[in-house]
Amino acid sequence: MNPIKIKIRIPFGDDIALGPGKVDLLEAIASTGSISAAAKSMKMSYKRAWDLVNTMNLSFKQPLVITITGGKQGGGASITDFGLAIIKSYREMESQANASILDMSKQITNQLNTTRSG
Amino acid sequence: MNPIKIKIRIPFGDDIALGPGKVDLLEAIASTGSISAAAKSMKMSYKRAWDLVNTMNLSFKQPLVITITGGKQGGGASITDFGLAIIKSYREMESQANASILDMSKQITNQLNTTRSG
DNA sequence: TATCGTTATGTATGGTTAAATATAGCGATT
DNA sequence: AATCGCTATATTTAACCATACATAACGATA
Repeated sequence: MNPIKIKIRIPFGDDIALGPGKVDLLEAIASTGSISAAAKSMKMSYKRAWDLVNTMNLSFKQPLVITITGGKQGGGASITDFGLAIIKSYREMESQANASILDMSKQITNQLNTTRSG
Repeated sequence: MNPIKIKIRIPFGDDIALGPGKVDLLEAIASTGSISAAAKSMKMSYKRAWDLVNTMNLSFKQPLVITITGGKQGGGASITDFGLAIIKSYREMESQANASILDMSKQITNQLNTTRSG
């Protein structure tokens, strides 16, 4: 187990186009089929989830999430092929970055105290 | 230029033993010789800087920063050899992680909008 | 046309985090 | 012993951000 956490964020102007939380959310939307269900599963407010989705869609050339309102189930959301490709690339980057520092990170964590503070 | 920013954080219990801001602070202390001067150069309050230093020193087996109070200049702070080694390792990890994702990150940033929002 | 669950936003509230403020101690130098 | 700039730390104040709340629209279905 490697306690060091690498976080990759893709800035876009003043805000962040993509980051750990947003990718988690995309995957939750993919598996639930709606923003609200994804938000609930991640214990986050619907508004926050919607804001994150909105930021992503505005940041990229193509939307990652498409939504429909109304209808028999009241609406829903799904991930575009483009969005799926972005998710895949991001996860690959994550694992690659983590693998690249595995050895060094162990050396540093070995220098941490054994008696944890918190 | 690679706009993607990788941030490496080393958790320790409830707080973070080392992260981007803390390492920047260590380097500022090394070049200024005091916590207060380092804080000023980073436009951060002395208290915040001191808290960060305190967290680091409590997290690791050995202190990264040693301070003296009183004396001709009123006191000061310096980085231990141990601290210098930690800084070096952290910076190496950073550049290594960034290098490992360079190609992929370009592919993703190419998908960002040209017209920035903020 | 009334209902239902979801998207779509604005507004307000509350809690956490950072900053500002305050005070004390230190010790070489003068 | 008086001074000076820094460390050390508690307390108060302010800023920020996430959350909650509130409301409207949407459209298939019954």
